[in-house]
Parts: sequence; C-alpha cells; structure tokens
Amino acid sequence: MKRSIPTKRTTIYDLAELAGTSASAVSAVLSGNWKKRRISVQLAEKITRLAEEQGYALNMQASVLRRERSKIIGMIVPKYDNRYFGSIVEQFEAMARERGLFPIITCTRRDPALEIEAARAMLSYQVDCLIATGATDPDRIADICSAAGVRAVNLDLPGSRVPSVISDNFAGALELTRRVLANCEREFGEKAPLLFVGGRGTDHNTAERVRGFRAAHAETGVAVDETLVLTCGYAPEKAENAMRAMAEKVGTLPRGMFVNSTISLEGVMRWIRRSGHYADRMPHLGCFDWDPFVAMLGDHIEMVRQDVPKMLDAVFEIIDSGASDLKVIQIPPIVEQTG
Amino acid sequence: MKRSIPTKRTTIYDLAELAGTSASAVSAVLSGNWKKRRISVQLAEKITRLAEEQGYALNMQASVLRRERSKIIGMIVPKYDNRYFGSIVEQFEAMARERGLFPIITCTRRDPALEIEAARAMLSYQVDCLIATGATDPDRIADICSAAGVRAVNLDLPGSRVPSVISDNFAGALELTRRVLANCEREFGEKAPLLFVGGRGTDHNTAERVRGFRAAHAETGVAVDETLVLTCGYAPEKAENAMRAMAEKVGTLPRGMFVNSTISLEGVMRWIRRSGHYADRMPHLGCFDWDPFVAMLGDHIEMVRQDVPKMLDAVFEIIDSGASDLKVIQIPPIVEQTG
DNA sequence: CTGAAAGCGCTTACAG
DNA sequence: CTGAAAGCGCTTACAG
Repeated sequence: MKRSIPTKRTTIYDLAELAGTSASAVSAVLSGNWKKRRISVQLAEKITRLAEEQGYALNMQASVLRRERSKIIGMIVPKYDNRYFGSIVEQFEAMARERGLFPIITCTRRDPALEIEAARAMLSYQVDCLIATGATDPDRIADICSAAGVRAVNLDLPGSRVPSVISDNFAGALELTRRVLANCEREFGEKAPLLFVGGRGTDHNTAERVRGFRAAHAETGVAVDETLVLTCGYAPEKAENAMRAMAEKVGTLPRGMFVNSTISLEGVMRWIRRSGHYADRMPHLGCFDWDPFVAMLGDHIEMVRQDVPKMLDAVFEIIDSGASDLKVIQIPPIVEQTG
Repeated sequence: MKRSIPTKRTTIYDLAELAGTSASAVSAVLSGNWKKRRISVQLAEKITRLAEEQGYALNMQASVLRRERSKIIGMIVPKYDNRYFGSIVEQFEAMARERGLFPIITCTRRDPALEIEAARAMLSYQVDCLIATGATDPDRIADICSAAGVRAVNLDLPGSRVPSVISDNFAGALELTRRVLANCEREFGEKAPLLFVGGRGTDHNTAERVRGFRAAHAETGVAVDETLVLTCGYAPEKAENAMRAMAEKVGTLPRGMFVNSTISLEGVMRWIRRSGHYADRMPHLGCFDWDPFVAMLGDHIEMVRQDVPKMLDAVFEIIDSGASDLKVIQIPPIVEQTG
C-alpha cells in the first residue's frame, strides 16, 4: 500500500512563510488561542485564509506528541452484531466528539488475547482513557492501563480495579421473569418454571440474571431445577445445541423461556423451528436485550432494553469528573412488552 | 478528563540507559530489524527483557510522525444498526489487523457534513488510506483525500473519482423481484405488480434496484405504475409514513413487496401491524439485506445477502495493489429463501 | 507583545 | 558494524 501522490503536505512553516510571520503565530491562530497573543485580526484572517487555500490540515501525530493529553479516547467492544453494542458504539462516538475527543474503537470478538492486544495498541496510540465494554478480563485491562497512567472505565461487565457502569441485571431479570411467568400462567393456567438459556455462568451479568430469574420463581413459589439453567455461552449454535441436548435428555421442555441475549435467541428460534418441538403452541419468551425484529416475532415477547444513553452518561460523568473510586453504577434497564 | 497517574512513560532512552547502549540500538531491536545491524543476540535479549520489565510501549504518535507511512487505515460507515454494516466493520477491522494496519472507524449517520468532518479528522491522523462506505458524497471525500495525497476507495456506494466496490444491485434486485412475483403468483393465482419501499431515489444502489425491480416485472409482462415505487428514504418512520400515505390514497395495497433494506422493513412491518391492512393475509416480502430475525418473521421472506467477505477482499486487493483506475467492481449478492 | 528555540519520542541516513 | 545526530510537525515556555 502506498500513497498515490507523495504530496508534501503543507505545514505551519509553509503557512508562516506565505504569511510573512512565524510558525508560532500560525499555530496560535489555527489552534484558536490567539487572543492571548494579541495577534492582529487581519493577520489572523490572512493566516486562516491561507490555510484554507493551501488545504492545510493539522498533523495530529505531531500535535499529540507535543501535547500533554492526546484527547483520544478508546473503547473496546465485543461484537457489532446486535443492537445493544451497536448503539453503545454509535452513541459513544457522538458523545466523544461533542467533548472534543477523538474516539477509536476496536471489536475484540470476546477473545481475551485480542482484548489485551487491542488495549496495548490503544495505549501505544496514547489514548487518555480506555473504556472496556463487555470485556472478558476487565481487571487485566485495567492493570495495563494503570501501568501506563491511563484511566479506564468498565462498561456492561464490571471489574474490581476501576469504576464500572452496568445495567441492573438482577432487577431487569427479576421483572422479565415475573412477566413471562405471568404470561405462562395466564395462558396455561398453571405455575411452572421457565427455562433459562444463554450466557456464561462465570460472567457477572449472567450470574445476576440467573439470580433474578430464581428470585422471581421463588416469589411465586415455583421451584427451579438446576437442569433448567442452560448457561451455555452466547453464540447461536451453542444455544441451539444446548436446547437440542436438553430436549433429548428430558423430553418435554418448559412452555416459557428466559433467553439471555438476542444472540442466543437466534439459536433458540432456529432450534424451535427445526425441531418442531413447540409446533402446537409457541413458548412464551422473554429476552434480555432488545431488537426491533424480535419484537415482531411473536405476540407476547417480553424484552429488556438496556438504557444505553444513561449508561454512557454515567461513563462520561466518571471520565469528566476524574472520579476513580471503585463504585459499580447500576443503571435500571427498561422492560417492555411488545406485540 | 485527566490522567490519574501522571506517570512518565518509559522511552527508548530510558531503556538504552538501563541496557548500557544507544537509543538507536533499542529502536532497532524493538522494531525487529536488528539483524541488519548485527546486534549481539544477548544485547537484543537484554533489551527485550528490559522493555518487558519496564512495561515499555512504543509511542505510535512519535513513530508515525517520523515514518513515511502511518499504517493507519480509516473507514467511514453510515450506521451500526444493521447486520450489513456491522459485518463490514467487524471484518474490515480483522483484515486490517492481519495486514499490520491499524483501523480507525467513524460512524457518520448518513450526515453529509459529518462525513466531511470525519474524513478531515482521519487525514489529520495521517491515515494512509480511507474507505468511504455508503457515503452520501463519495466524490467530495475522494477530492479531500486526493488533495492530501491519500488513497481512497468507495464501498457499498460508488463514486466517480476513485475505485469502487459495490454489490451487483441490479442482479440482486432482479432475482429478488422474480422470486417474490413467483411467490405471489403461486399463492394468489394472478400476476400483479409489487410495491417497492425504501431507499433514496437519488442514490445509485436504489436506482439500480428499482431498475432490477422493473426488469423482473417486464420479463413477466406486468406493468409497474409510477406510484408503486416509494423511495422515501431508509429510516423506519419514513417507510411507515410512505405506506400510510399510500394506503390512504389508493385504498388497497399490493400483496407483494420489495423492501429496500432491513432498516426500512422495520417501518413497513410496524405499519402492517398497526394498520391491520394485511390482517387477512400477510403480503409476500422480499428484503434487500439480510437479518437472522427477519428470516424468522414469515414463511416466505426472500432476502438478499450482500457478500461482505468478497467485497472486502476486493477493497483490500485494490489497496494492496495500489491500483487506482476508476473501475467499479460489482460483487454478486446471495439471494436466499428462508422460512 | 512576538518570534526563536527547545523538545515531545521516535527512525534512519550518515559519519566514525 | 554502531552510535550520535538530524529531523518528522507541532506547542509552549522563555528571552528579547
């Protein structure tokens, strides 16, 4: 890969020469802090005009190298394949720009090694701050950042080294489970436990959601068997396989389900279609996470929509304020019925 | 926002001092090209070990500033809210990393002003190359890049200044329309024109898809009225409004539809539910773009899945080869039936 | 008030 | 073969 035209780019020295002044003056004018320097308005205008004519663009590598802070903010994110992370990334970018920060984002595909590599790369690019979203090992990332004197914040999954902003997974799961239980009872006239599918048993969010799931059952006096909690991973295939395995073992599956993420739901729906298991009557579904098409999939699908704007507000508040106490901020998600 | 610990980061000079050698030697060892310098293996190992111990990280801002090429590659993308752009971004990142390039991505929300601003920002960060994905004004971006001597490639939407990689929209739309027409004829026993909803009449892809839509109708001898082509924009609300307006004006809508993107489909499905217009029988749907949940929405939804891996292969081939002839490479999409 | 000069942390051509 | 030195394009403390 080579530059097509090896153009020598215009620098502040070129501009200084053209304007008959110094590079310092040009820098001051173009960076906007020239009032302090009492540069004449006409010189300022001349420089601005020349910069435009010459197509001058600040070399950020040089600028950042010289400055105290880079004003670059990094984020790592697991995937771009669902609405939740998509909106996190999109809103993060917008909020960063609003604050005059340059966002750089890397998708790490839930791969621990890639996460570390990406974090190191961002530190090499001198990020002022790094947001670890849904990281498999947030504390490792926090340590790496800390060694470089860079602030870090966890998003979506909490860590123990730096502040975290996450959804209130317990409350969301509790309400979601209540609703699905109620929907089932209304339709089938009996209280029966739901199936929990998807996520990693070891991650904090899944653990909290399972806790909410169990609490809702306990409230209504329904026992939850161990075998009803399939924390098989997020990937569609994993959810699909877990359903198949369970059906083979148990025979009949519950008439209501808590699916832990739209990603897993993809596999669940595929299995339902292919197996024909629910051919007579579709199960009542609750899904942690939101997707507009999932909302159209059935008549009584309940979904938990995580409150991304509030979560990012909290993240930037931590960043802006410089707070670094080890708090975990839990943002209530929104549970909505659709259909 | 401030760094929590104003740590002075380790530089090659620190390492040189610790190792009792020069910064040049450290640089040569750490950048991997030290065989040419005949540095002793043991010195190399010592330096490597020290770097590790000290948590040394290369300052890319300094490195890039000094080097000929930055090895940074930029991409602008309209949105992160659908599978198509999501997979483009995810695969682009992976392919860039494979080639030792550092990807930076900005989402411009189909906003022409933001696109230009983002392109300029990327040039300031010294990208070697910029990929304009689905840009509203690709030629403007190409001009800005060209002025800075930076290569550009268009993706998804073509431009006239630099090479473009796009889907074969005509062929995809032709096949999609044929299938939906056939599905309708099979179920309703009569040939009738479909409705086209979504996209911008002015953009190349939509124009090509409309052309394919018309061609498929022409093949089978069905006339397409002007009023049946609603290129109302991509946003769900726009599609929803266009449907409502048409229903109010015409009364009865066609029993088959070509929906131009999953984004627009969201609005179409919403209108269908709310209006109850198709309460007796769902229309046959074809959707340009693919989404796993859309596939589950009905029994005969046809979808066009754009071939992202092939498209990105073509993009990187252009970049790697340094080709800059103004070709437009059209990648055949995959039309798949689901349900 | 304003410009010359130092220096950010690297890479690499060049002198020894 | 190897290190000292120049220089990438900025920003800013400092001398005039």
